[in-house]
Amino acid sequence: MMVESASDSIRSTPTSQNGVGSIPSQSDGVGAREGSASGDNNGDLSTAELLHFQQQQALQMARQLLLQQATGLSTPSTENKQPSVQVPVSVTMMSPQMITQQQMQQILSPAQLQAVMQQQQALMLQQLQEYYKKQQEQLHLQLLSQQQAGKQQPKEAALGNKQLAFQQQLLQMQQLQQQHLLNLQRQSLVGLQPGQGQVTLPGLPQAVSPSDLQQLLKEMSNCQEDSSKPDNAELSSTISTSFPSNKLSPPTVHPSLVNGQNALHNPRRDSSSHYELPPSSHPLYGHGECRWPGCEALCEDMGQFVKHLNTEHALDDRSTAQCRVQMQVVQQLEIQLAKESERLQAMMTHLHMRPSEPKPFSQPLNLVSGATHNKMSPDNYPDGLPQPPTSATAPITPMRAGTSVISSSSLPSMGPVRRRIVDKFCTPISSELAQNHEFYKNAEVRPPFTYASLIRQAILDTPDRQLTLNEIYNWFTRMFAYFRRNTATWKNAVRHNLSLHKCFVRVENVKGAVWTVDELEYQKRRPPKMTGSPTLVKNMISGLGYGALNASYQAALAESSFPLLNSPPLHNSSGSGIHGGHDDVTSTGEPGHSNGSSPRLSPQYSQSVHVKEEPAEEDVRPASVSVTNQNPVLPEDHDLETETAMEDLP
DNA sequence: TTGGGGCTAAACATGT
DNA sequence: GACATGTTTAGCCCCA
Repeated sequence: MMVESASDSIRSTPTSQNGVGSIPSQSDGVGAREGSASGDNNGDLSTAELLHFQQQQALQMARQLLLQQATGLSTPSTENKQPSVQVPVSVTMMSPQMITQQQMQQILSPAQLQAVMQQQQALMLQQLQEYYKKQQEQLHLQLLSQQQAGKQQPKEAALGNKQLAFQQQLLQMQQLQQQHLLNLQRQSLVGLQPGQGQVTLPGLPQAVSPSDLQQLLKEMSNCQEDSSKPDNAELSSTISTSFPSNKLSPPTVHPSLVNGQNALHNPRRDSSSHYELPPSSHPLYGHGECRWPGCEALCEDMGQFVKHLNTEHALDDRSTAQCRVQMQVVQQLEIQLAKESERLQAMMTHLHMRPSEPKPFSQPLNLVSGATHNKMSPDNYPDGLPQPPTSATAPITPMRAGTSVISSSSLPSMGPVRRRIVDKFCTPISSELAQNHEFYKNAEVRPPFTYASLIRQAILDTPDRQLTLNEIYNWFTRMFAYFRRNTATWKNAVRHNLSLHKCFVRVENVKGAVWTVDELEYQKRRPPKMTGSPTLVKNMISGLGYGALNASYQAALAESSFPLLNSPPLHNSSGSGIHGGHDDVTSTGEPGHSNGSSPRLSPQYSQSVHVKEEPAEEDVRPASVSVTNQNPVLPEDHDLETETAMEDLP
């Protein structure tokens, strides 16, 4: 087997003293059992075979290390770095060959396992690098000897192929070295995680770009060979610059390993990683514990922590490996953040914007929206369900709320004039609905308003300030995709609210009954501070789960502070005619204008107002007139202060 | 712990 | 009788 030949090559290496080649002699492990004196001098050593051999040796070393740990022995190269680990006696009873990695994980505690793995990693890295160095030296010697032979016999036809083979092998060795070191690093990373839980991203090590680690490892190995390879001396100073570029996290996550500190290039980190910060502000120190990944050592004060940091987390393989882990964590998080941001942007772009509807006023408060819109309109999707994100090329541009420029197309049922007036005195719910009309219309997201608020808004959206129950139903389904499902539930809720709340007044006429809003009752019903059903919010959280939540919720909160600014007296109002819906309303409705004058009763309707029972409460109808009469005198620039004062109504 | 607001579900009554 | 509409009650959750 090629493993055997590789093993033999190691044995035959004259300079092999402490390298991997000495391992088979330490025990009759895999290499010893499989070894034989074929003496091929790795002339045709394949990478897979060599890797297999190296893995075998690594496992062998791990077993030996574990056994040494169990028996109280410690490797000279690591005994000063690693704290002693208590290993169960059962481990000591096992021969090295019997212990697999899985068994080690089962036997050892996470801390023990971590320590063992770290020791394994450190020693294996050291020995493997030594081994690779010897291999390369040997190959060089062989190559030189071949070249010498080639000079003596220049006409030999096979010489060129031989040299080429050696050169290829040399390159292969170098690549294999990098790959193997990478594998070891990954193994160590995986081994570190279960016990410590510091890296909580599942599969993260596997997701790390291999090129990053490979490059770094290559440079690390080159750095360690500085003594023997002066040509690589400059690499130590070029690690930071030659680190694989990461578009998302360029040099900011790359540590410049200065004095054992992972001084990130982030200026804040730079200032904080050299103990110049006030006590307890070190990013690696908190709650009396060392926050170095996988450490959690108790440090009473900053001085102790600094001492601990210098002793336990000095520049060594373990620290660099852990630092790389942290780098990868940051990188992955940044990548994830970028992806999620892009997704959110695409969603917002899709749900909020239409090519034909420029929206000069604000999107939901904290929502981001793109300047472009997907070619596929949300209306093209069934049920208005949020669609999978598409490419988002538009920059995130928060829009500012404007009151002077009013779009007339967001709400088809509203004419431009009315919209302008409405927005002058708009309630946040109407503003929210106007701004996010398309969103709620197409996205099956529960609006963050109570049923009462929505019913009121539906009624106020009509010029007559009255709606039949069926029209209210239609408004709900028309305005919100959410209410296109579970009709029985929410319709029942609508009826329940209409009946329950005194603010909704049922007005009978010859054709049936319409519902109006008693604003005073509505405001009395509102608590002074906030509205918005927690249940609604909760449902919306579950239904939406994105940025619209915050916006909608804030809008709902703000809505509570906006009393009847644009609401005419309605408790005894009747429109000049009941429209089949308010879709046909264009510019006829002028809520601001209709506020001052009492609504004209339509001659075709005989009205009978059903006033709900109000136990132990005086009839507030007359008072509502005084309240609603405030509307005509409201200044154009009526602001929240007035509304805040009004919301203090009992 | 309690009261209030809100939602959901259900039962019931009434009218078409 | 089916359906729509309206009323009422109960239970649950959440929050102040």
